[in-house]
Order: sequence, then C-alpha cells, then structure tokens
Amino acid sequence: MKGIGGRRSGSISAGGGRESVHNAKPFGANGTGVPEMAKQQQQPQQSGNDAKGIATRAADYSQWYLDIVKRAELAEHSSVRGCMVIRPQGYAIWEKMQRELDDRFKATGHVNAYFPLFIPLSFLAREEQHAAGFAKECAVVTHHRLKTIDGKVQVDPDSKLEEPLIVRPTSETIIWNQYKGWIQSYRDLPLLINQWANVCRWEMRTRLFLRTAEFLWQEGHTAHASEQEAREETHRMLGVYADFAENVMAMPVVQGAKSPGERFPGAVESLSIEAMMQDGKALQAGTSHYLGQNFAKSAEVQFLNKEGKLEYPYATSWGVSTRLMGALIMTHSDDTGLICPPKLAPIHAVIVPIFRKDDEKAKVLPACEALQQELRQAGLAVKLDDRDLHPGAKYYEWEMKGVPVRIEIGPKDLEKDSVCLVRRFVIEQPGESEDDRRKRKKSFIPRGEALAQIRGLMDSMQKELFQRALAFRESRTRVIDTLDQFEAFFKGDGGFAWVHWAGNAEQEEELAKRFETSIRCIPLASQIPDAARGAGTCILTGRPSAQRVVMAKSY
RNA sequence: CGGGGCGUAGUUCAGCUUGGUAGAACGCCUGGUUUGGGACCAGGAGGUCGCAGGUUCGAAUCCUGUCGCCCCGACCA
Repeated sequence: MKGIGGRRSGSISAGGGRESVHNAKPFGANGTGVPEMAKQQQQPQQSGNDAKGIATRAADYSQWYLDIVKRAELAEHSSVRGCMVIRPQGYAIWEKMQRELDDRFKATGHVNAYFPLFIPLSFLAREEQHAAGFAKECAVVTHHRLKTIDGKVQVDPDSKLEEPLIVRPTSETIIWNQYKGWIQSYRDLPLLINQWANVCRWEMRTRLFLRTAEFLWQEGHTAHASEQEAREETHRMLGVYADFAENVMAMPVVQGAKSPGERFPGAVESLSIEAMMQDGKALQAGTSHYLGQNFAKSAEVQFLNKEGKLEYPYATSWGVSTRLMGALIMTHSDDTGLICPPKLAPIHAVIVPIFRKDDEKAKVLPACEALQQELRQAGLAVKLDDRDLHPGAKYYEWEMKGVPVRIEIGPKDLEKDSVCLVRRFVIEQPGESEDDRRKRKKSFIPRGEALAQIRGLMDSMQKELFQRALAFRESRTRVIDTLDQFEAFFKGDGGFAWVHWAGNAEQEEELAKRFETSIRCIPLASQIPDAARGAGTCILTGRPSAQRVVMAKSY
C-alpha cells in the first residue's frame, strides 16, 4: 500500500445518513443488460485497489471521488479553509470547457465583459428576495488597510469602510446597476453579456469542485424588450448547456424547471440541467433563470419602447461553474482513475517508448518523435513520455490521469512497421474478466494507419462515453406510482424517479425529510420519455397532476 | 454554530499511556544494473514535532491556552 492509505477505512462510513453511497453494494445491481460500468466486486472492510491508491466506487464512493481528484492531480485543498487549488491538469480541462462554452455564447450573440468583485451592501439590499437568499453565506469586506502593530501585521482599526462590501456571490445587482447607464431605448436591447469570473459563497461544508468557498464560473446577464424574448433566451441558453453537457462532456442531462422551493432567489422561473452521477444522485450541472423585471425595477433601469413608453426590461441570467469538473469525474471515471472525454482531454494520446538496450532506444525514440510530430500536425495533443521509468509505471499513471489513448512503440513494432494502441476504456460486457477487457482495449495496427485510427478512436470513444452514461442513467431510472415503490427505490440503489407531483412546498419538504429526495426538475415536454408521459395523481397527496417530475437524492 | 478527529520529513503515519540523542514506509537525489503492465542494489539529502506559555535537570511526550485543517450535522443560489 502506498500513498493515500491509512485514514481511509471507516473514516467516512459514519452511519447511513444522507450519504447512501457508503453502503457496499455494487452499483447497477438491478440494471438489466446494462454495461456494468460501476459494477465492482464487493470488498467489505477495505477500499481495495490500494496499489493504485484509489478506493473502489463500490467500497467507498466518496473516497473514490476524492482519490481521483487527488491522484489525477486535478485539485487539492489549499491552506485557506474551504478553498481549493485547481492544479494544471484540472485547469486544463476547465480551460477546454471554457473554450467550448465561450464559442457557443459568442455564436448565440453574446459578448464578454467584466464587473467588480466587490458589491456594496446596499446594492444587494435593494432586491429583497434576492438579498434574503444570499443573506447567510457571504464574505464581507469591512476594512481597507493593514497596519503593523507591535511588529505584527494587523487590520488597521481606523480603516473601517463606511459601507461594507460583499464579495460577489453572483453579480445580478452590480451588473444591473451598470446597465442603468447602458439601456435607454429599445434599440439598446437585447443586451447580451457574459462574464467569466470567480465568486464566493461562504459554504460551511466543502468538497473539491462540488462545493467550495470560492469557485470559477461564467454568468450571463441579458436584458430584453419583451417577456417572450427573455423567456426564449432562458430556454436558448439552457439548450446551449444541454448541448455542451451531452456533446462535449458526453454527459446526458434532463432539462427542466425548478420547483418554487429550488428556484434562484429573485427569479420568476429557474431552469436547470440535471445529470446522474454513478452513485445514482443527481447533480445540477447548469442553470438558466428568467428574472422578469425584478432586477430592472430594483436597479431602476427603464427604456423607451417603440411606442415611446417607458418600460422595465426583462432579464435573464445563466451560469455553469467548476462544479462541472465534479460532474465530469463522477459521470465517466472508473476505479483505475479519471476518464476524460476526448473533446475535453488536455492530452489526447501519450506515446510510451519501449526498449531494452541503448541501440533499441536509439531507434525507438526517433520513431516515437516522428509519430508525435505527425499527430500534432493533425491537431492532436500528444505527449511523448520518455522519462526513465518502467513502461508499466507510465501506463498506470496516464490511465489514472485519464488520457484517452496510449500508444506503445517498441522494437517489435519497428520490425513489423506497426504501433500498439490502447484505449483508456471499453464498454464493459457482463461476465467479462479483467484480462479479457484489457485485451479488448489493445490493438496492433499498421504504422501508416495510426493517425486515422486515433482520430477514429477520439470520435467513437466520445460517443461511447455518452452511450455508456446514458445506459447507466436508464438503468437507474424508474417510473414510480406509489409511495411504497418510491420508498423501496430510494432505500435501494436509488436514482431518478419519475413521479406525479401536486404537492405544495411544505409537502415537498416532508418528502425530502422522509426520503432525502427532492424534485430535481419539472422536465420540459421534450425530455419526458414515453413511459412517463401523461397525467396522473400525485404520489403523496393523490391530487391530479398534469405531468411527472424527476425526484432524486442530490448533491 | 454544534459534535467528532487530526496537526511529527515532500506524502501517509508510528512514537506520547510510563518525559531521556527524531523513526518507518513511500516519494526525492546520485551511481550501477534494468525497461512490452507499478524494477533492483548501494549510497544520500530531508523535520525549530502547528504556535505560545507552564511544570521539569530535561518535553514530540505532562498541563494550560491558542491557531489551523478534515469529517459529521445544521445550511446550500
């Protein structure tokens, strides 16, 4: 055992509280004909897999997640409570996410800008609902100077600010305060602006990427001349997020509206995309809000419409954050480490040279360099790992870090004019041995076909990851009509439950307390599978319900 | 904010009960032999034991205070 060992067993196994993930049952137990992406041998009393320093999902899902983040060098805790350091490997993925999203924002007519980190308290106080929603968890700046007192640097008590500044938890208020100067006429609309920024929410309990005191995100803030146009924008951006999630992250999502209880403070309607993680819990992966005229009114922004009348513009805001990193990890990765979809992989392929003697090395290395060159010219990110380590050590390392394809080139390959390609994953087949699976990952191909084959692999692996994640979600999704079924489902492995709902906020809370579930979203019509269509009666109250909602435990 | 745990080498930890020269493994560096799934041998570098007081001839160890982090809960845009 090396690396992360000791404190593991038992440390997170405290009780069967809301973290149902800690039971040692294999995942996907009741999935039929489904790839067993999460299925593991049972390893009670031990996290297993210790040689690799990664807990298995079956033994300890939370630890598995933390191990991946740590061992794949994506992020780590900083010396500041609740704040993380995003390491180069993790940041590279985030940068790719940013690029993909930013391109889509631009393609839908948005431009980037930047607004201040500090928000005067009075701005936040103007929008009551909004302020109430953020009241408890903000960082507040009260002083503006340091002073050396008795040789120690301290806050200068004489530097107290007249008005405290809030470190932005989100920027609606300060942005709309600025929009006041930008919007006078219907000709100034729509105003379509996005900002990439950090925000701060003084979270009491944190988890790397999923919830930290400071995180990175983008927030779009738009202003429109009509309600309809703003509502369309809200849906358009949700669609952008869904497209990104599914086609770039290879992560299937359910698009829907939030229930009143889960709505963004100050919003008229909140939409979200919801993804299922490998423990069956839902993770909100992006939100888009129709804000009505709330923020325009509190910031006193008005415009003259075509009829020459003064009117408040209609607003939207939408955002995704570094939380997506957590979603990415928990959607695809396995017990060997990170699995990164090709479209987000900082390195597409790593070349591992194989040789014994110096004369072999002298032949193999140039061949590796030539291939690297060829692949790079074709736009692939290729790393040649020529470190003085055993090949096996390199295999494990790059698998752990999620590189999609490994290329091995050795003396035998040179003889046969071939190369060895090893994909990071294959779709698991039931009953397959570890050995068989490993063989299926590996292929020997003519050297001349390398580029085409690798390109093809990028494509097919991207698609397979989506298919695999979708199949997993389906296997953990049920249409449920009675409270008994509901209870049994969530006492078991759980997942997404499509249920009829007509309860009020209090009843929603009751359900949350009893089963630790919540309404993840009220799906858009396009999202509802055939088996879940139609009207029915509420699972709790028996009242008539027009459509089903998705309930799940959540992050 | 409540409950629990932990601060000793880069990392994970032992040592503390019963005070007496600072330990292990992994990692790192050097040299050699190795290299198609985590190599081996030899040598080496690396710690004001979280911080501040106190007790003592002597403190990583005992006492008091303090700071920080992690986990669980409340909370969660």
